[in-house]
Amino acid sequence: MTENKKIITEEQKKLARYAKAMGHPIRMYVLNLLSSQSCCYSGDLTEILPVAKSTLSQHLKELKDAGLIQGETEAPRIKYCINKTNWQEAQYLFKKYLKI
Amino acid sequence: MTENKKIITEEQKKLARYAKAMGHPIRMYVLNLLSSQSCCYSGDLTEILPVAKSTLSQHLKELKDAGLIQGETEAPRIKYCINKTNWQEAQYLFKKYLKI
DNA sequence: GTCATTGTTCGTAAAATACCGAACAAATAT
DNA sequence: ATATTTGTTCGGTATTTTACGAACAATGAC
Repeated sequence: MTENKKIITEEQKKLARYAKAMGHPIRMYVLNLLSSQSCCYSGDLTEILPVAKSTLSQHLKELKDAGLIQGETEAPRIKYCINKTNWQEAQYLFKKYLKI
Repeated sequence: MTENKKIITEEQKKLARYAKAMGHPIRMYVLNLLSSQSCCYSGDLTEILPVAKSTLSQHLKELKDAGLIQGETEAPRIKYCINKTNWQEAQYLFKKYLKI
């Protein structure tokens, strides 16, 4: 087949990717926190959230990989913030597809 | 521990549940379709989408389990529609948490 | 240097997800 | 009654996700 049936759009894939990253209570909590306040340190989260620090680290990595947050070294800690560009894109896509 | 630290709210859990259901391109496609037009039959989707009908059936089941769509028997076919109540809740929650 | 702090990575295990084809059920049509 | 249509369920497999503790790096403090 030379022609490529693109039934599912790139936007839908992108949105699904963001949605997937948001699809866990802990990650949702972190996103909610970071979109409310400016930033936070993962140490703070470790104390509050009911998971091992290694597990939290994995969740943060997923949010990073999805592009929703970013971490900045502030030795010996790491400061996490929202990735504004991608967050705005996610906002736009959700808005568009949820018809909000 | 008698006291229960509820760090993660029920709303956040609910939103994560919806987001998880949206976290796959095929499910995103179906949701987008059903929120645009009124309804569709899964047979139509089977023809369009690049997955086996059994796989599609599973995806539809997940959307159903998450409460985002509902199926109505119209023998021998099944008509799928958006679950308006929960869809509205999802819209509300995304709007609130994404600050759209 | 040594110690403490912070967070990632590693190794492992259990559960969930994604996918397929085949078998099955339910209803209509012949 | 038999065949056809439609979609789910079953059995199986591969991959991904979630979770933990222990080990490891990197930095700052003493």
